[in-house]
Amino acid sequence: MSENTTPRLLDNQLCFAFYSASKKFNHFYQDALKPFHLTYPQYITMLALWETSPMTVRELGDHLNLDSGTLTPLLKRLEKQGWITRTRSDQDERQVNVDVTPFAAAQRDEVYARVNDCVDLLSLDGIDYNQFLDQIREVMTELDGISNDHLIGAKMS
Amino acid sequence: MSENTTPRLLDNQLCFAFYSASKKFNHFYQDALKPFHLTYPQYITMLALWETSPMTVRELGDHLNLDSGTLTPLLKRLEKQGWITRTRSDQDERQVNVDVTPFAAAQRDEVYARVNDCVDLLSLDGIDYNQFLDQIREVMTELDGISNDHLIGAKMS
DNA sequence: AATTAATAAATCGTGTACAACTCAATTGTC
DNA sequence: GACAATTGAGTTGTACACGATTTATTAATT
Repeated sequence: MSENTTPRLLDNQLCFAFYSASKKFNHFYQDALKPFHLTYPQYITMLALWETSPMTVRELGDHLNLDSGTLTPLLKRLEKQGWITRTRSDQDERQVNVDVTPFAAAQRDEVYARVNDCVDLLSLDGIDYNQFLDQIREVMTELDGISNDHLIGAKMS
Repeated sequence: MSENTTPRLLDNQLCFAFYSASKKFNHFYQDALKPFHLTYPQYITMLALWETSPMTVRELGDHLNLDSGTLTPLLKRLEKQGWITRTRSDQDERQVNVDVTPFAAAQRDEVYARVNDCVDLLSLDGIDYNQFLDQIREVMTELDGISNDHLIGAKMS
C-alpha cells in the first residue's frame, strides 16, 4: 500500500489532458459538422459506415467501442435525420443491419471536404503523427490490459 | 475548397484516439475510485478543492473547463454524498462557495493512496511524460486558437 | 436615485456513455 | 426434438457535457 499522501501528478495530468483534449477535439468537429447537423459520435458512426456497410449494431459497436445502449438511440437519431436505415436481418432476426441512405452517400464527399477544410485551419505540422499515435495507443493498450480483477486486488486499506 | 474526397486519416485517427483514450482512462479511474463512489469528474473536482478551497462555482469551472450547467448537478451529488458544502457567499450573494467537508479532508489521503496503487499497476515507464504532455497541450492550444469565426469562414461549398 | 448592463448560478433540453436488465432468437447438447 | 446457454438489440436509470435561457444580485451609467 502506498504511504505517499501526494497523488501521482503526472498520471493525473495525463488523464486530465486526454479528458480535456478529447472535449476540445469533440467541440472542434462538432463546429465543423454543424452544417450537417452531425455530432462527433454520429460522424464517426457515418465514417465507419461509409467505409463498410451494411454493418450490424454489434459490428459497429466493435469498431467504435460503443455498446447497444449508446448506439441504439444514436442510430435512431441518424435514421430520423435520413442518414441511415435500420432493418432486421432475415438470416438472424436478432441482428439489425445498419446501412447508409442514398442521401448519406451523396453527402459523403461534402462532409469530407468540410472536415478537411476545417482541419486545414489547424497547424499541427509540428507533431509527428505516427509517433504521437503510437504513444497514445501504447497508453490505451496498457489501460486495456488492466482488468477489474487487478483493481479488486488493490483494495483500499 | 478541398477537392479531395478522402478524409484526412491522421487527423481523424488523432481525434478518435483522444476520444477512445479518454474513455478508457475515465473507466480506469472510475474503477479505481469505486470504493469511494466517486466518478472521474467528481474526482478531479475534489482534487481541485483539496488543493484550493473554498472556491466559487465559477472558479472551479475555470480550473476544470466546465460550466455551471455541468457543475451544479455534479456538486449537488457531491454535497449529498457528504464530500462538499455549498454556501452562498455573504459578500456577493450571486456566488456559491464550494468547500470540502471534514469527511472529505479525512478521506483525502486514502483516495490518493488508492489511486496511486492502481496507477502502479500500469507500466507507463516507456513514455516520456513531459514530452508527451507537451504534445497534447500543443494540440489543445491549437484547438483553442480556432474560434467559431474561423469555422464560419470555411463554409460548405 | 433610477435604469441599464454585467455577472453568477441554476434550470432546461438534447445528446452521449455505460451498467444492468429484459426479451426474442439462435445455438449447442443431450 | 426439447431445453439450457448464449447472443443481439433494446430499455431503463444514472451521470456527465454543453448550449440556451432564466433569475437574482451587483456594478455602472446617466
